Amino acid sequence: MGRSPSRDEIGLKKGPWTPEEDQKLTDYIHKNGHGSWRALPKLAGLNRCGKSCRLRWSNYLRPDIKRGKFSDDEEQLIISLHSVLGNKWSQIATHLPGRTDNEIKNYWNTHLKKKLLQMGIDPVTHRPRTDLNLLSNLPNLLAAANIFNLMNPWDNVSRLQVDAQAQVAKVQLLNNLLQVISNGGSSSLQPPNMELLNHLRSVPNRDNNYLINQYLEPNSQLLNTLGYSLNPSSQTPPPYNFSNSKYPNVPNENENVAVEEADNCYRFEQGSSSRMVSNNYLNDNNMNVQDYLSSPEYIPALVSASPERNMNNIIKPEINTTTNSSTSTTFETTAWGELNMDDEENILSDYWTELLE
DNA sequence: AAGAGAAACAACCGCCGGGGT
DNA sequence: AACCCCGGCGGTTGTTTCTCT
Repeated sequence: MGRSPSRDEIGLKKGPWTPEEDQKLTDYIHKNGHGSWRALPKLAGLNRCGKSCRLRWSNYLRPDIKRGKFSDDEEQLIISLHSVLGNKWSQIATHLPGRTDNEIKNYWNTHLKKKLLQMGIDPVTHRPRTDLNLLSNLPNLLAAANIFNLMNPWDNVSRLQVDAQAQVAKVQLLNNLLQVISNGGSSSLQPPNMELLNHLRSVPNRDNNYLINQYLEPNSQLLNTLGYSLNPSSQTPPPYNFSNSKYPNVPNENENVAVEEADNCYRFEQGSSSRMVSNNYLNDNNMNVQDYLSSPEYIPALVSASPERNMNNIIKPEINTTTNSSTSTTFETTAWGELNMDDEENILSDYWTELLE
């Protein structure tokens, strides 16, 4: 049972504000400040409750409110902050000047949540999802990459971006699958496709390194007990080298992780990826920053938080394919790319799906 | 062009905590 | 300690706008 409206609140107007009401409220606050919100409506000549006035002012009329589309940086920041603070919209809003908690909350619920889900990231935990939805999404992403490559053979920049998305999607899927493995596999399962796993070793980049370090190495014993073995010739991949990168938009990828303290948080940055963790978390787990960086908890962001940005920023390049093509590792020339769509689907439907089940 | 459904946004609701009495 | 008031917060709903068929 909720609180019944007080005597004063009966008969007050609700719903959307009219321009006249906005004007009255704005004029009054400019002249007198808001003072007691409860007393304000009468003084300002408004047939509204104080709470409604307060919300209208703080969420819409306040002069320092920034309106309009959220920038990519703001988007990234919201995601990072949310991974640390959860649904603490007011706290998140303090880091975004001019944005209200309500606006951020709405933006999260209508845009960012979906975006993360599409990227295979659980918007609550900010970790890769382990459900099967990704399995159904992956073929579409891969198909998109293939179709794009076929349709736009001249567009190396775009192809790189699409390739990168497909590659990242695959890595994420594998990430999920490996999590399933590491969470306790059943010996009745068929062994995983070790060619795929070993492929990670043959294509050195940050994401693959991460998967290897996080899952393959720590779980090699587990895999052995399950009757699987890693390719004995595999070696720890060489350090990530940006000059071979598939992620042309990520600068300084081989830079050391930068750490900065902000409020009670640390921000871990690697190229355009960032992740935040609270001091409390480190304290609770008796870790310092170095411990955290080398711990299984540290997961570099696998993808840009703004896939649309990459897609929207596609620019048809000058007819000069020499520079881009020489450094690209396009989809069809990778070991992954050697799998055609039928192969991918077979793996997904026949083997990995069964593995997950 | 029109209708349906989805998406986006503004506003409301109920609860909670802090401060005052 | 108990109560009340106020402001703030997060979840949810209602309305408007957009997109698709």
